[in-house]
Amino acid sequence: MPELPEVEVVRRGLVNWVRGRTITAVEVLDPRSIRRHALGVEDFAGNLEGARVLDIVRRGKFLWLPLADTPAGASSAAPEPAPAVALMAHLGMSGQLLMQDGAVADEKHLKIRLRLSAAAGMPDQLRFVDQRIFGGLFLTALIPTPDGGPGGLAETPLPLIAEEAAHIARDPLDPHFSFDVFYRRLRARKTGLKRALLDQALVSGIGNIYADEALWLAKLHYARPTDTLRRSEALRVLDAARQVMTDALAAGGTSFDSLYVNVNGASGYFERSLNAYGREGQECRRCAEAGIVSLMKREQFMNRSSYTCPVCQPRPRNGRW
DNA sequence: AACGCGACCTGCGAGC
DNA sequence: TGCTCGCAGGTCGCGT
Repeated sequence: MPELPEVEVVRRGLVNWVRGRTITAVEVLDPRSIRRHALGVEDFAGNLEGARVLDIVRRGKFLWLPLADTPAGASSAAPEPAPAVALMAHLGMSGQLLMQDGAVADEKHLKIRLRLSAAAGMPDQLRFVDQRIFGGLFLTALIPTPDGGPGGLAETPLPLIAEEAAHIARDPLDPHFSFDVFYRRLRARKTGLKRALLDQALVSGIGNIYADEALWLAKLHYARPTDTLRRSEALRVLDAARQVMTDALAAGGTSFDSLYVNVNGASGYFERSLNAYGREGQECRRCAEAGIVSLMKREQFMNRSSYTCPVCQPRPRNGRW
């Protein structure tokens, strides 16, 4: 479910509620939610208990919490040593990280409960709730970034990246994102534009909703061959992705139901702003403004739905577009 | 390298 | 009422 804006909403919530606190107890209610932690439940819990959360970092849809195993201020003069391990979270299709008071009943799909050191006016539990279990938590090493830049968006960025996220590219909201690198790699591909936008190794953070929204805004078709894209067109679709994700973030993310919520359980309001995704059979808003009636079309592509306007996002013809 | 597919899961609404 | 089907915001790994 969550794409970059939704994960960033969660990151900001965790900065407010969890940063600096110590994990005091860990309950894994469903081991499937830590299946990516190869060493199992005991190792997972044992390593987390007593760890202090230094920061919350995000690249694309991956979120991780660099950890320290020493109490804050243990060595008053010496600077904080660089963290070596992080708690990784990926929300998959239906994962939620929720701050809850201990008095609140367990959610139906509560999978992992982290108890936190007491903090005035703040809930004492961080809960991982996940209906479909495609997401999960696990521990991962922090390794130097290949380019020496920050691993991702953080309050105090470090040139370290979670090993399990090292294979994905920077996302369009990352200040170190390089359009030139993106464009060169895009042109070298023999594939369609939407497939490329969804490839987290090329550009991260974009999922099925925002890919369709970005393509609509840029007036480009999902099947447009990437090796024919002009620089201006690539820039247009990337800027469109940036814009739609920035707008979604400002609205608190996109949610169609209670499945996607921020750390306080509130839904985002971006659904009403969607121009393409989920609008099958409804008028294309841009065409309507120009006095043209064009109905948005839904097609199967990559085993999922793609929404386009047949008038302003025409399908590329063979060799021409 | 690219692509298609299955696997990993639960739940909801539509249709019969 | 209950059954099956298709569908859902993601990622990973395998075969061709």
